Amino acid sequence: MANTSVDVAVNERAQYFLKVLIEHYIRDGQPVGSRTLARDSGMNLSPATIRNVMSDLEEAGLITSPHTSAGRVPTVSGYRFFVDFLVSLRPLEKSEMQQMRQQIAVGADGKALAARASVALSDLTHMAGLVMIPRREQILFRQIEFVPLSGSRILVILVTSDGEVQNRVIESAKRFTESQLTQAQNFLTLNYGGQDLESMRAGLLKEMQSTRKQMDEVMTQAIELAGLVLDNSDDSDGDFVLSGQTNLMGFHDLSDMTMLKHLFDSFAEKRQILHLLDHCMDAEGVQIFIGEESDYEPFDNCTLVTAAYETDGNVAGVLGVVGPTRMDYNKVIPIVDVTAKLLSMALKTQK
Amino acid sequence: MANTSVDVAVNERAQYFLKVLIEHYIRDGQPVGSRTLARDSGMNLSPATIRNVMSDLEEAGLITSPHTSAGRVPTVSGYRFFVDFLVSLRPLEKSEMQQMRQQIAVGADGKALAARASVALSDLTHMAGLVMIPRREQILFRQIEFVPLSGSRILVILVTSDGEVQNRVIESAKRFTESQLTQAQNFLTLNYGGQDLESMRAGLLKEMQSTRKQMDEVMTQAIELAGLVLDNSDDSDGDFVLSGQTNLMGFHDLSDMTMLKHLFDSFAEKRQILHLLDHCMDAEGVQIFIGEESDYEPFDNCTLVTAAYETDGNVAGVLGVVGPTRMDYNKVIPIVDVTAKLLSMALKTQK
DNA sequence: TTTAGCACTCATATCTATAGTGTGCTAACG
DNA sequence: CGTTAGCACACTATAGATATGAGTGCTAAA
Repeated sequence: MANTSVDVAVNERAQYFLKVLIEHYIRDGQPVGSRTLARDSGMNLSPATIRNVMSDLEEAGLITSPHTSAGRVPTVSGYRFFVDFLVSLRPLEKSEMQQMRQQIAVGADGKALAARASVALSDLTHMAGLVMIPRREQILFRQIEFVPLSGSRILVILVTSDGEVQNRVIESAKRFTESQLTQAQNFLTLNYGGQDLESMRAGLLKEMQSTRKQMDEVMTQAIELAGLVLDNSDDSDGDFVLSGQTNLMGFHDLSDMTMLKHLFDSFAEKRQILHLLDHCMDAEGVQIFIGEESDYEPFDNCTLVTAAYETDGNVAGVLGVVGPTRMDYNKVIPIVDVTAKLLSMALKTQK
Repeated sequence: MANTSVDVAVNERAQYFLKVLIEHYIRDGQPVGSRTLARDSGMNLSPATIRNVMSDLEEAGLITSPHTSAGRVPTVSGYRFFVDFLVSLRPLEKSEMQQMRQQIAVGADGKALAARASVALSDLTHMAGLVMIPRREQILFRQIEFVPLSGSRILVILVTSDGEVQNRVIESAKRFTESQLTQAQNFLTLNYGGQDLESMRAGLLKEMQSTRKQMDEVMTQAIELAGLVLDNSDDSDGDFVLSGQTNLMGFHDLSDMTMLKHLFDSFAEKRQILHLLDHCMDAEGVQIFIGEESDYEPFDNCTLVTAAYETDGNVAGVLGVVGPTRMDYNKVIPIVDVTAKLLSMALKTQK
């Protein structure tokens, strides 16, 4: 087991008591006293002894006392130590697993899958589920179509590898014949088919700058049109799906209306949350931000548990749940883990 | 002025006091006592006299007392009488009007306009804004396109009069040639162009039943495909847009977490709310549901102020705001009214 | 019809006493 | 030296007593 700076002063027995204390606190929500802990730990030690241990734990900054004659509650560092070294992950029940599989079935586009995963997360954890829409670096361009509409308007349709169809109506100064449009779409599909949207966008930009002179006007226009669609495609509906936010209103730990309002506002604003989620893209497996660790004020009383999901080995996005710091980590961590894996699978098969 | 059953016992002076009382209560949120009312009313009457009047108003069911030694607060009937006969509508400020016009500008599709109107409503009222997506009975079918994708998948694109483009990828058992698809889309566009979606759907259904035998298979398929798109098009993203729901968390009147959770859940569920909004389609001008009047339990402590908006003389949808029963009706009613009119105008010009 | 006066009700705030919980410290024990 | 029992102390939570203040309803008089 890894050694951290704290466990110099905190021996293995103390760690065990910390584990028992935190699990008890997670269940009851009440500060845990020495008598309770003595009874609960199963070790035949008197409360007085426990008190000495607790004193050590407090000195190490892992637990704290709300006031003189309450028991102890975990600090952020305490939770951190707990999730890093002490959790006993509780695998999902058969029924939960089944529900999950059912909800995240293949056969929907990326956005719909994200939405379902989000609902599944919030249902199973009774907290708020959060799923990033698969990001465009991992979405492959498959096909583009230009459909002439009435007047000088053109409908541009972009089909991507995650099964999603994006479209945009574009006003173009010049009128195109149908064959010109066909020519343009063939050009684009041929040259960029199979590339991811990010590099396609980069390629288009380069093409526009360097070779403008050598291309006929239709091509130039086509490239400009495609670029326009790509530019707009990220704000299509916002970049993550949120489910079950009202679940958070049930927790006594989050009952402060002002705090909760800030939290909800932050969900609506999205930007900061996305920033936070971006941080989790690189890490392997489940990541946890406890309280202020997220460094984002509205989350101060919350914990964010995340995991990245992928399409064919490349990280495509992040999902997770938000809940009170006092959450059942033993259960939540596996749920997030499994959801990410199932979502990865669902995305892979439809390549 | 109209006579209702209550004002038999409530003379004009009493009505004036009711107005003053309610306006005072709306400002302060505190029960209003006889002394305050005597001072506020401007009429030189003693508190004792006011007490007699208040007693009458209470007997008429227009105000009530939370307990013996508090002042009086309006009942639902009191608010009802107030909004029906006593409001002094306060027109929008120039700046507000300008903000409104700016936000609901022409040049976006129906859904985007609805979203903007919703934000405008919540910004101006500091409550929750609610805008139904223009309903399909008022949306005209303009054009349909079938685009063959890889495999046996076909992309169906539906362009409607409100500028929106809906699409759906359809798995078809049979493969079609491009010319077959062109034929099909020409048939549909020719026969149903300019009709509203509802009657188009009905027409398709009828066609499928009666004339199936006489049509070649491609047409039958085309009709089926179109029907499929229409069937799915209503759940495209939900049927109303909600903004500023977190504003509701600021109101002391709605601070009960359980109630508020129910309210928020009801927003997420949508169905019942839509049902409620449907009721307002037929009525002219602004409609108001105070407290239990809405007959929908999560709204018991709320008031819903709605107005229908139209496209070219036909009701296209409903918008409104949700807030605590104790809201500034004088101001909110004109805001809702104006928003509906501006949205109607924005929708008309793009016909 | 209006008003003044008075008794009454009830919510709210303040203080007090008390019980309960849990701690830290010390001294004793094995 | 780790463990334990005992005790004083700190603090919260609760309930009861009490006072305060706002506002009412009623009555009798102007």
